[in-house]
Amino acid sequence: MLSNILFYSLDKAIKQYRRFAQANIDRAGIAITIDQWLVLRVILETDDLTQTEIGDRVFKDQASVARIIRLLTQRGLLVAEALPHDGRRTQLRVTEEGQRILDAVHPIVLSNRAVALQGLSAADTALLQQLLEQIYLNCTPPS
Amino acid sequence: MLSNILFYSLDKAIKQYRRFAQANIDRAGIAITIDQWLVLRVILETDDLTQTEIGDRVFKDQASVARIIRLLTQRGLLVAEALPHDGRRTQLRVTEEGQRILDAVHPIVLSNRAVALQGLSAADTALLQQLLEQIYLNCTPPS
DNA sequence: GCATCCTTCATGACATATCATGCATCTATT
DNA sequence: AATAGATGCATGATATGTCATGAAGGATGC
Repeated sequence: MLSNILFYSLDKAIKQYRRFAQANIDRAGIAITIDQWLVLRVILETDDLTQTEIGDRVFKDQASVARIIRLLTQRGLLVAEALPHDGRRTQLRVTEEGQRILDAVHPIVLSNRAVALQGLSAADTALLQQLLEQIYLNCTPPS
Repeated sequence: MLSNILFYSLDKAIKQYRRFAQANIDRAGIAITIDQWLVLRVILETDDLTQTEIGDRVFKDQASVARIIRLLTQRGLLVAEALPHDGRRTQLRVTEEGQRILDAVHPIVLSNRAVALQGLSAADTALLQQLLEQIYLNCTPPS
């Protein structure tokens, strides 16, 4: 039975959480995807990252980050300015509109997490996180 | 910090597991994706399901299942025959080639799971699964 | 028998995931 | 300074996720 396989439960839980979280953002009338929000948030925190570095933080590859940045820029939530000292890179900056969206999404995200974790104690979530980290390490080839 | 957020760890663990599992299938020279394998496996077990029912079992929506079935059919791993009593549906059947691929992937999947779960006790995985199920339920609107 | 509604499936549109590749630029070496 | 290798970014190809819609067949009520 598939339902007895741990990785099926993992996939199921994260997919349902994503649907739930996205639905709540949509319902609030905010036009942004979870993934775009995540990238925008990282850029706000640290604005001198390369696409690869951003990808490492949000666990996406560079190609995905590039496309998300292009969409965020097209939507005016992000601006890219040329960097004088390195012609390959650009300086990313969250616009006021981007900031407004981040502010609007924040309470929704907090609420999403709280609802999703109802009935789980602090010890539960700590253990869960530790086990997930172990699985991650087990699946990561030694570099 | 993103790394302290449970759902980030969840996303990270499942993505890394999928990359790890797909890489091992690729390395064995088997041309199938994890998702295609999953759908093919469900059809082998129960061959009279609608696309929606298959989607429920593998946690995908009907549109994704339709595309995966089309690809599996194009690759000759699946055949679809018209059903006499219901003109909307087709009878799906795994071909010999499809069966051969399922057989070849099976030991790899078992090995993937074993490696990914190294260091986790049976009690750990049972608890993990229970907590994941709770999260799923928390994110599922009452129907 | 017929209209209406439901189900099954296909597909278009858009976003993301992954891999590969191409191009420009930077850095290190000589 | 010239070149080789590394880095940053864009993009094409293919697969999947999600939503919406359309076409066709089936079921029900009248």
